[in-house]
Amino acid sequence: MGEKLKEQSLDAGSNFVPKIISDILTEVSVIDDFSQKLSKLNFYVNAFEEELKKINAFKRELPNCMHLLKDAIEKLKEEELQLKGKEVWPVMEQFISLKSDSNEIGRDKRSGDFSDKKNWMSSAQLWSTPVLYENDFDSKNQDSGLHFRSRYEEEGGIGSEYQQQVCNFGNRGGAFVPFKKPSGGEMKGNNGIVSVQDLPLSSPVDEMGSYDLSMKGKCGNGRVQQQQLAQRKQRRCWSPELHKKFVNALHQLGGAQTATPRQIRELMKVDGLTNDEVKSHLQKYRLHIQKLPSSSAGVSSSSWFTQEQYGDLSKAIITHSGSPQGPLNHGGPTKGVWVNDGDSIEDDEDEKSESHSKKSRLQQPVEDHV
DNA sequence: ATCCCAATAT
DNA sequence: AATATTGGGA
Repeated sequence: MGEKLKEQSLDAGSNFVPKIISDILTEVSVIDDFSQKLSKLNFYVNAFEEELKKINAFKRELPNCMHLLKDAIEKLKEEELQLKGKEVWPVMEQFISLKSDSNEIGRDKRSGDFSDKKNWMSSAQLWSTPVLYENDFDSKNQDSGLHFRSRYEEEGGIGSEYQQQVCNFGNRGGAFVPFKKPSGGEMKGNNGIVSVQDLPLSSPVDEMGSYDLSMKGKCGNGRVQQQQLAQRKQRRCWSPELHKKFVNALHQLGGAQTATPRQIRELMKVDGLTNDEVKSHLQKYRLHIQKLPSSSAGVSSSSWFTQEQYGDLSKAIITHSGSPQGPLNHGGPTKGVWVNDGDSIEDDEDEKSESHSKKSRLQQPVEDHV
């Protein structure tokens, strides 16, 4: 009897265990399924968040745009009123001519509006840029930040271009000036050459674009001046930090007159900085301290390269109210570059002025050309 | 930034 | 002697 019972229970147990296992398996599969769904959901949520970010980016610019749009419309109305009496409106004509047909007078407002809108739509850049920024931000790495910045530097920021256009519009009602992209290739592509070397302290600037534009007016002789602009070396950006390092090294080496470019460079320990760059900077520095021997009193604003270098940049950045703008290294334009370096004037070698005998700078022009 | 030159090192 | 590197200056 006892045995039989035992068998039974054993039997039951042996049945029970598989059942449990199968149950568990079922549960597991359910859970698995669930987790799969969860991950999918997660994915969607992420995607959604991405979109939300973009939307926010748009939203930031929205008030601005509305404002400007309003201005534009008001301007239009104003002009309409002004020209109401006259039979033709040269202004309108001009920019209606962009469209194929010439509209009749009666529907002026509508057509104006339409044209306006159309133009706005066509200026997709206005919108695309912030988005671009977002993207850069996502794949955050120092470089991309820099690129973003430099782009702004060259373009003067969205705002400025934007306003410029509005200006054109409101101003004399001339034909709309279509956006012209600075044409400069994307920094990313361009930068391949420099790559790693170029570290944080430099801020690559795409010279092509601005150069072209500025050159356009100048070269009347038809001669193309841009030499091998394509492969030109990146301009070294002497950020306040960088300059500070420079001055620091300078002091350690006993003043501007005694320190040599190479020593300075080594002391600065800045990756990617070349002797020539330091040399050039040193040269300017020497000139500067020679010019105003007691710069210590100059407080903040007395810096040679500050203004022109950072004026634009700061403006461009500020224009963008919302932009987080990477901290990076640029050092705000706010900080005076020279500020505390006033003491840098090592008077010791100042008065020296050398015998200048060095070399009489004969420098024969090498008249070898026939 | 680039060019030229002189001094110096290899 | 030829060449490379470096600093100074323009």
